[in-house]
Parts: sequence; C-alpha cells; structure tokens
Amino acid sequence: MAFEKNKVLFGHDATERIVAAEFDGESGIELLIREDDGTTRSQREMLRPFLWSDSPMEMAGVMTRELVGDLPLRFLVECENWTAFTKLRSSLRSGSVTACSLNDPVQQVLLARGMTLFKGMEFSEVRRMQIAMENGSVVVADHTGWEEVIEHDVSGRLTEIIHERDPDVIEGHDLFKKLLPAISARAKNSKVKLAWGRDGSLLTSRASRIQVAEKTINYPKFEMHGRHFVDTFLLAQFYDVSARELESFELADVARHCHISAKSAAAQTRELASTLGASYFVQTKIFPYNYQDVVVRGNATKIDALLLREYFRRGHSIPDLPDSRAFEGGYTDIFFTGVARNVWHCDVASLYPSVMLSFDCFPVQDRLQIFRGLLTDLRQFRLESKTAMRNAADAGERAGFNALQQTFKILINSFYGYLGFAQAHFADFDAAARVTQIGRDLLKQMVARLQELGAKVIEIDTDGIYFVPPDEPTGKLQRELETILPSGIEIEFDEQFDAMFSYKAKNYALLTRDGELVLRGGALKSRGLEKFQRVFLEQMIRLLMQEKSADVPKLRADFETKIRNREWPIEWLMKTDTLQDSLAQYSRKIEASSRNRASAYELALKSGRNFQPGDQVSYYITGTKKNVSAYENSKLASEWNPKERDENIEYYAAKLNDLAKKFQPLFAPAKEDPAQISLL
DNA sequence: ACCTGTGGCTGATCAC
DNA sequence: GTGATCAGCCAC
Repeated sequence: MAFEKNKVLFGHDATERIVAAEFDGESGIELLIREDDGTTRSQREMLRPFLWSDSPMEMAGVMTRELVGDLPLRFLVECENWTAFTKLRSSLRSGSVTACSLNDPVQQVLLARGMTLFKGMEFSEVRRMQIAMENGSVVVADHTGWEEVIEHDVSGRLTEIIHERDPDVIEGHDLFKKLLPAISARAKNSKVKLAWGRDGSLLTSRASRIQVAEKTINYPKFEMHGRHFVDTFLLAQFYDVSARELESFELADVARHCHISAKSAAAQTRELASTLGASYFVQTKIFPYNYQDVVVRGNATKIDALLLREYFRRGHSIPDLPDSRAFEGGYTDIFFTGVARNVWHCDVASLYPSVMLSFDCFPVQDRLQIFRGLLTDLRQFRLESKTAMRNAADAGERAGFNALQQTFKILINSFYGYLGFAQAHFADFDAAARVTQIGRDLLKQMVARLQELGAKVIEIDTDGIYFVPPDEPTGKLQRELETILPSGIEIEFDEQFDAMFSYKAKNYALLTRDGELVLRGGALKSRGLEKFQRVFLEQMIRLLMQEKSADVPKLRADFETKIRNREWPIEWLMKTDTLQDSLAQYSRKIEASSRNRASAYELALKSGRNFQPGDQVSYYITGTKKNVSAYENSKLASEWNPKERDENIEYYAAKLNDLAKKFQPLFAPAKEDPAQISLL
C-alpha cells in the first residue's frame, strides 16, 4: 500500500506483520509476528520506559536527556525497567515537577520505535474467531467458515479450541458485558482455568470505561496475551454516533440494519465485525496501540499519539497540557417554519478542515508543523483512495480501499475536535475558536448572497443551507455563490427536494424526489420518544407534505382508539432510557437533591438486578389518571402482562393529543402571517 | 481509567 | 401554572 510510505502517519519502523505486542512486566516486549506459512513467531524487544518532564531527574536506574526546542517539557527521562519507571512516577506525584507519561508499556514501545501492528497485511490474513450464544448454547466459528456448537464443558472446550485454531482476534456481540462474564462464571463453577493467552496465560479482566459521544459505558475490559478482543456491540455504538438510525443494539437488529444476510449469530457477528471493524484494522497500521485498544480509544487521543510519536523521534520538546476554555461553535439559524416546496440544499465541502488549511488554523505550539502536514496528506490520501475504490478490480479490493477512505475521513474530521480537546498536548483553543468564527462568517455571507439573488433561506446549520431557489434559478446561482468565497472553500449544491417541513432549529423533514421521507432532529425522531409517537409523527408529517393535512384528525382519532382499546403491544407504548450514572451515583445525587428522580433508575433499583451505566431500561406508565408522576407509576416493560393490561390509557391518549396539538398551527398557518404562507 | 467539539430541543421534576 | 434545571438525545 503506497500510503504506508508516509512515515509520520504509519510510523518509521518497517517491521511487517506484527499481530500483537505484549509486555513482560519488566523491560521486555514480545512481538508476535505472522510468518508466511501462517505460523506465529515471537520476537523480543527491549523497552526503556520513558517520560517527558520540565526538569532533569536524578535517581537510580534513571537517565535524563535534554531535547531540542523551547517547549516546556524539554527533558526525556528514560528508566532501566518498569519498576524504576513506576518509582519515578510516584515520586513525581508529590513534587513540583511537570511531567507527561504514557501508562501503557506497549504504547510506549510502539511509539518510541515507530512500530505498528498489521503493516503489510490484508484484513483477510487476520485469524478471527467468533463466539456467540444461540438457543442457550455457545457457538464458536472462525474466518474460514468453520463452526462448532459446544454443548458440554463450555469453558474447557473453548480453551482447547482457541489453542487448536490459534486466533489473533476473538470477536463477539456484547463480549465484554455478557459473553465473557458468563463464560468466566461457568469456568469458575467447573474449576476450569481460562488459559486463552498465546503463552498459555490466563484471561484477565479489570473495570474500564469508554466514551461514546454523550454516553459513558462501563465494562469489564478482558485481555489475553497475544490476542485481541473485539466487541461488535461497542462497534455498533460507535457506528451509531454518526448514523443515529439503529433501532436497538441487539445483534439481530444491527445485522439487519447492515444488510447482513447470515443466519447464525456467529456468522452475523463475523460479518458485522468486518463491516464495522474494517476501519479499525487500517487504524491499527497507523496508531501505536494494540488492535484491541485502537477500537476503544478516542480519535483525538489517537491523533495526539501521532504528534507525540514524531516529536519523540525528532528529539523535540513537547508542550504541557493547555488551559482549557469554552469557545463558540457553529452558526445555526432558522428563517421559516412550515412546509416549503422545491427545496435545495448546498453546503461547504468539509468546512472545518478547509478553513484550517486555508486560514492557517493550526496548533501554535506545533513547531514541527506535524498537524498541518498530516491534515494535508490525509486529504490527498482520501481523494486517492476514493479514486482507487472506484477503479477496483473486484469486491475485495474495493472493500479494502473503502476502509482506507473511511479511515482517512474519520481522521480528517477529528482534527478540528483535537484543537479544542483539553487532554491533547498540542490543543489550541484560540485556533479552534478561529475555525468556528471563520465558519460562521462564511455561512452568513452565503446566506446574504442567496437572499440577494432572490432565494428564500429556510434553515442553516454550521456548514449547510436549505433554501427555495429564486423563481427563475439560473445556472449561475452556484457560480454567484462561489465568487464570494475565498480560495480553498468549495461549495456543493448536492440535493433537491420536493418538500421540506421546517419545524425548529436542527429539526426538519425532507421529502425526496423519490418520495422518501427523511426526518432529522430530536423533536421528530428521538429514541427517547415512544414508538407510537414516532410513528404518528412520521405519518402526520407525510400527510402534511403531501398536502393531505385534512386527513390528520382521522389519523389522530385512529391512534387514540388503538390506545383506548389496548390494541398495541407494549413495544409501541414503552420508553427506553439509557442509564448514564451508576445506580449508586444516582442514589447519591438524589440524596443530595442534585438531580430529580427518574423512572428508569427507580425501576432499575427496584429490580435488584445489577444495572450498569450504558444499560437500557424499557418501561411504561401505569395508573388511571392522565396526570401521574412517572417515576411513581411505572413498570418494566418485561413485567407487562398482555392478559392483564395495566398501561395508563388516559396518560398515553393525553400524550398523543399534546403531540397533535403542538403541530396543529403548522398545518393551517394563520393567513395574517405572510412569512408563514409565502412559500406554500 | 477514560475522555474530539458546540448548539438545540424535549420531557420530567421541583421550587415558587 | 410557570419557570428553572437536569438529563437525554440529536445535528453537524
């Protein structure tokens, strides 16, 4: 792969086919390297644990070296072994020395040497195994299509299989929170040791957490020597941050969404891991982390590792963590609410990366200009990999280039976030603020120009504008807009719609030329809404956009009848919330009156089950009065009894009516409001 | 032990 | 009833 020649991105060390890197606890790192015959060879490397500091260190087993440049952390302190390193680090805690260190010895050695895993390998060469539960039995499969149902002595047989088939990666859906704890529990019961490591060592686990957008998920992080765990449940969580369209995170639902036709759970897991995981395979060739860690680390953290790696290689001093501050974001505005016909959309192509490059918004402390160089190269690489994807000879090659261009896109889009990330060494809040300021100014200029040209602007969010073109839209519209934009800022007139229902900022519906309805925004499609509300909204908006708003009262009446006659299954009425806090945290906050009570937590507490942050709780409202406090009148959906239905029909009917009422003014806009009707 | 950002809407609860 | 606040989810 030609891109691998870029050493700042892929690291300067050329060692190929490393499938795992493990620390021996003192001063050695074991690299596991895939041979051409498929076997795995072990190679030892020395680790000299290091940290950066603002002053030289004097201590037994420790050596200090001065770095070039004028940045605050200008000493590199190297230790003989991990014991000396730990001692040094704890001595620093009490003193006044400012230092920066990487906690993970594998990350240290990969960063210091410029090594990464999987270089020179294709995804298909990784030995992948899947574990799944099917009809109460554990099923194991692997990348060759082999599959075995384990009926007896699950933990013993699994351990045997792992050594026979010797996978690099073990994949599973909800591996960390469900499968591995269950397997561990069985092993404990039957007194079997889970010796899954390549060196025969045991499986280990410790509490860990990951951040997925606004959610923090706690999970037991399982690890084994020489192999990686990949949990497709977590991959689905990451995927949905941008897609926001998964019905649930269950294996079957995610597989269906990803058009996976495989029947067995193990095969679904395997295909899901390929579909959602291909980019992480590419990222592993780039970042100084084990494959398992590349999946769970955040993008800005990984970009930081690239900068630190290059500064380390060049023997250059590094900045201390910045003082964080708040800064303004994108420009959002709405000029019209209601239904508009013939709506166009235009946006600035990758606004923030373009602004950064065209207006020199880079980290002020990045003396070596690594950030600029990486962003420039990644843009070029993305273009090249997209072209290569189009010209691919077969599906396999196409998938490979697609994974590449996806990876480059993810990285490019993370560079702006990096500038405003308080834990990034080269973060620069002034630069981040400049990026958004320029972005806001550009959008405002575009809006003004569109209005001058006779377009009716409907809604704007950060980098895109929805508008109704002037009566006689000449082909000049785009060119007119381009003339006011600086070089390097490109505009795309990407789509046209039959109609748009503009509701509130970041909340709208689009009717495509093919008759497809697209909903955007929490008010119209949030998972926090009960299913009957989501379906009602969708059907109502469709009527509205098809000029059939006279049919809305009938739709409302039909829904109310279904509620009152108790015709729907509970899935249509229940609400599903994701627990953010642990139950203990929740109780503490309630105790301290720092938050309000909420049904999901109250039910989780009452259930006695061990709910964790990130777990979902589905519940419905009981009682007979319309106005009830939810947390005192709710039951878990799993406790709902279809033979003795006790959902609160007055409560749900009132919710439906409130919803219909809220949108009423928008189907029959007041005649005296010309702004509302001008576009109809 | 872990972490990319800001802006915006809604429902539930609670103090007034 | 009303407004403030929090939590949750979504757009970009």
